[in-house]
Amino acid sequence: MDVYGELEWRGLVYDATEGVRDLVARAKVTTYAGFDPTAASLHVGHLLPILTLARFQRFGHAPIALVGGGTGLIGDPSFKAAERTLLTTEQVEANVEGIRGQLARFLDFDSATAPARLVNNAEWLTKLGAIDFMRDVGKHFTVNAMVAKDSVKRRMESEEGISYTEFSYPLLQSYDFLVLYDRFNCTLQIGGSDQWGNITAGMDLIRRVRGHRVHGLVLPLLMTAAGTKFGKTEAGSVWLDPALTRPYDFYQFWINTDDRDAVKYLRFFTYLSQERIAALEAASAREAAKRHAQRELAREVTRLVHGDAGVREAEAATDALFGADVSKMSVADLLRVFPNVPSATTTYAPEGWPAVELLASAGVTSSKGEATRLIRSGGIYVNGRRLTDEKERLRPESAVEGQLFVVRKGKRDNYLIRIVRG
RNA sequence: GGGGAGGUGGCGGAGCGGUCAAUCGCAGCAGACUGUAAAUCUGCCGCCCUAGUGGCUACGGAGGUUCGAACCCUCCCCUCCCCA
Repeated sequence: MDVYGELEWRGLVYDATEGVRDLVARAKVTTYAGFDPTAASLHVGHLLPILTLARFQRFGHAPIALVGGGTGLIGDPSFKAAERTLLTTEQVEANVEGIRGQLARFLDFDSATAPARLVNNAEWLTKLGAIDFMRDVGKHFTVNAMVAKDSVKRRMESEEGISYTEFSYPLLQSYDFLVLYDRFNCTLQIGGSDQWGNITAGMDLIRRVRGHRVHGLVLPLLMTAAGTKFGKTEAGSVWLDPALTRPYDFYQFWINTDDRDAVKYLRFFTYLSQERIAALEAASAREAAKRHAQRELAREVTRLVHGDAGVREAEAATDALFGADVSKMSVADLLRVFPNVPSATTTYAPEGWPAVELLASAGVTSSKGEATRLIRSGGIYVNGRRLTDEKERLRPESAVEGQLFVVRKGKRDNYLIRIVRG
């Protein structure tokens, strides 16, 4: 099977230009995807294009990951509802540094046959003079065609409109494609389906100025079965940076995947084979309660992003918090979980603490009122025991080995509170 | 330039002098069921506490009328619509 077949069975081909299938079947094609540095870290949504680049590399096609240090200064208007505020140069540079390292983890730069490259378009875009740019690039675009693209149409019709700055974005991305074509003979650009307009713009530019036909392929837009945006939790985006999203939370994000999405995500986000995924699908159908697909998904994706150590950490924490009887665990076992769940300390007091005060001060709840409500509705567990009285005091002797409270809010939010001697 | 409508809790959208911390829907949180899933049902959903016919802060902003204002008046800011 070639890479196109691979992407096809995984459901990753949302749209592609004619001839891509033949092209990748008969030649090694340098392929690129761009990532704009809008934040200091990439998030789970970015995994799709990253892993797709890596899949190309596994089939012998050299991948280029482009960090948009230049385009990030402008802002992509594609399907965005409103004009965005410009990031400062410093912000963009800091973000570029953050995501460079993350991208590097997924690609092989030492491959003898198809080594990966990491480039930053600030290298050429910041040197571009306005007059040269307009003469060499701008002349090849008609405003008529640009305005006709769906990705800018919405903004054209909106009250707020679209600034000339953002309107220029597709030209810069087109120029990127041209530069990569000239330097590395890059002839395929991939991206999310929202990038189709920008990709075809680049193809047109290369056809006009170099007389060559290059290609584009876009990936499906990620939506959950419940119709919500993929990759968001109550806490916000699920980041790849372990400092922003702890490995345990990352793992939990995947474990909690809707049944209806689990198999699809195995195809999208793991390197597991077709046979293995089919087996997991069958196992899940047989024993839904065991959630075989979700477990494997969580393990695989956490391994890709946080390595084996991250998986061990996340699974140890998961076992401790969801498996065993907390009250029978040792402090040593629980301490291993510490870096992974929100934790707080409280100063030793022989008479203990009113439960609602401890919950609020430890950050389990945002206010004492909320703590009271949660206890009344039965949503708070301390060391595995449900609290039933909001006036209850928690006493040090009821802590695990006199040192720790494991507090659970609802079904899955865990917190540790350690008692320290003041 | 002329005329009209409106700005209410995360969003949508009621209320139009007291009983309004504000109907309702969505989102969110918890509970029940189950499986750390979905759906469904139930409860909660401004903050604080000594938990009460309690306190504080809130209905674009600033003043005013009134015993009492989200609701009335004045000015200001902002949005939308129609006519030119």
